[in-house]
Amino acid sequence: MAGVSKQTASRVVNGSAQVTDETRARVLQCIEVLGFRPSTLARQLTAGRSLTLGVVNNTAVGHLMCGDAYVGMVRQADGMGYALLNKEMSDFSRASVDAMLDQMIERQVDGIILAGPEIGHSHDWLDDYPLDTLPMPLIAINARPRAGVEVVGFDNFLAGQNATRHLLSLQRRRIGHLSGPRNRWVSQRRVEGWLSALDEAGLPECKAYCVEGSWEAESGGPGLRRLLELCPDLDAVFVSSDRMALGVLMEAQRLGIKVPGQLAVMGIDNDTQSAFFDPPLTTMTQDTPDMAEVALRQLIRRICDRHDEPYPPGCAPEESSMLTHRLIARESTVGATAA
Amino acid sequence: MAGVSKQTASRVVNGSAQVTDETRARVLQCIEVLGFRPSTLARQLTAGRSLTLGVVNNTAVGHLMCGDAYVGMVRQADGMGYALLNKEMSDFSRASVDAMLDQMIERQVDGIILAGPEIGHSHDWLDDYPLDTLPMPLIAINARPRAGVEVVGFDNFLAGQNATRHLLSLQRRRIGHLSGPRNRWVSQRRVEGWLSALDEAGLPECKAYCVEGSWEAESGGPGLRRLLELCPDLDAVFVSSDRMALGVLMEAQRLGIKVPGQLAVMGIDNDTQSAFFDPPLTTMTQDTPDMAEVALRQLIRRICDRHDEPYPPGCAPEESSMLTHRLIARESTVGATAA
DNA sequence: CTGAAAGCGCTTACAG
DNA sequence: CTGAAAGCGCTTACAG
Repeated sequence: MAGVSKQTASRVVNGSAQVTDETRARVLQCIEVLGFRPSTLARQLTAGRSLTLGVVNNTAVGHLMCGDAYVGMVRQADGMGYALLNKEMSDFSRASVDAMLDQMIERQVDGIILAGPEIGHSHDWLDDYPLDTLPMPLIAINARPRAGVEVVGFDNFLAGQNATRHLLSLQRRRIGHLSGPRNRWVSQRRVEGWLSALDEAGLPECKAYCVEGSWEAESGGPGLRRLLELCPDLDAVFVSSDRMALGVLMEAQRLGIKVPGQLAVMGIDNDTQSAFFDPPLTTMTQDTPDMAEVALRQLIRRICDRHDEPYPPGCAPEESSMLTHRLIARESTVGATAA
Repeated sequence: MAGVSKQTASRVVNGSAQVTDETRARVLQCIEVLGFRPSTLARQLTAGRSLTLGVVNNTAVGHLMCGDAYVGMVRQADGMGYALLNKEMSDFSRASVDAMLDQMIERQVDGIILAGPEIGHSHDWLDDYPLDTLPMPLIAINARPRAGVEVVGFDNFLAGQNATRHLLSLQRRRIGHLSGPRNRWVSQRRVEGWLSALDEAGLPECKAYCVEGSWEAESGGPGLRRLLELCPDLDAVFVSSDRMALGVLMEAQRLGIKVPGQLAVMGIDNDTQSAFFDPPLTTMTQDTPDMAEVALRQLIRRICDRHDEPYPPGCAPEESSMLTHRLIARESTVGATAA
């Protein structure tokens, strides 16, 4: 070492108190001159922690971990000194899952976030995989509840319920639902929420007015037509994504159906475009950046648990892992200016 | 070691030929039994390479590195054994840039992708930063050309030119342009391409019909109104994003302007929704997953260059770093069924 | 308050 | 074909 020793240098870098001011100054100067940067790699080796978190995505069109949500996660991780190792998977066969887990283990990831989304049987390996054998904790986002698996996510049942209640509060009584794909956990829960609100309101006859969509705009038009076949005087439709709601609005326009006059339409997602649909779309926002951050903090707490360490600042208290959508009422249901 | 030695084990793991079949078998068995996984960390330490690439995003609404593009990048990296370290930045002050670079150095990243987008002066630090001092190569995506900086990206000039040529080929003669924010390099190039196609066609009077938008749907309506003030009998508008084009279409409908009969409208981006606008939107697609992959391969080539290594399979020949948009003609300009 | 030793889990020469 | 040694750049006890 250029001046003193070596473990002294280490002490200075790590801000240990056991150093004379004079020595510290000398070392710091050398560090400055040499442009020295501690090697995270070596540090990780000795510490037995990689300061890296694995993020497993289920690659699908418009998946959740895009955009805002992902940015939130990166930010949160970055702020706590963690890097993220992304893995894109579309096939969740046992072999793929094992390969993924192998990679996570080899890279010595400190924890894993199964970001999802859960599609069909994609997450079923969680049922019989011995998660407790994994050298690191795992947290799933928006997944179906399973014994032994910690999940952070939105309460989609409540979302469906509240969306429907909103339509009910506007005196709608023939409320249909255009759902997302039925093999998606979130879709199912929203359907169940819608059904439960119908029960609450004593409108069991509406339960038949349910059509499955694809999440995408293209399924909106056909979806609305199918719903109208099921119930010609439908007066409201709760659509499970803003993109499909766009399709619904356009089809309504084509059919000469006034929104919200004859038909109230609402979506879920709060896409940036939704406020500029014609009419502006009532929707429910999921604060996905929030969710990503909550998931990350939860994971970090579990990591600390394993190492018997206290939670770092920012992860201080345990927080709820069940998040809530927020209603954004716009003209497609409340019809302020439009008719 | 459970059986033989240690560097022998290393040889087996790395598939060196210098081992008896018998010994190899024995070692492999032990590996199996113990569930042994080589530590990438330690390997990285000795190799002096982290097998990690830094990705710097300029955090902005709807930025390029979302969705498809990012998935393409992760896939490509994953396939070559590289992990990605993401960094989200919104402030590109000298201090932030230095902090980012410090982090990249400390994590011993093997190369950096400046994913952009370039907004205003965000990338100006490249002008005077001594890039050659960096211990790793850097590649910028869709950035303004700069001496000493390697860039991979789309030819937005050509995109503007070809979009305009498409409209010209449909006998449009009063072609306006709704651009993205002027402080964005891609916007500027598209404007220039549009201008150049107008020159080609001998329509200099159109050059005045240019309005600046925000990229978002909300600027489409006002944009169209401004353009109509500039040229009441406008017969075509080249819009620099599909989202703004949605705004334009809706405003046209509101104003009773027939698309494409009276006004041909085209966008850029090929958003999933665009095919379901009313009418379906002609647009230009950027194959961003492609771009991300090209950028990644380019970076890996540069890394190999520094280490005097041959390019790995898949990165074999040098490839062009200037990509081209592809026109997708739909009814908003060619008006197959609509009128 | 500071230094000499041993080790994190691998790998690369160098000897047998 | 296989093993003993030294080192990657740090850190954690243990001595002075």
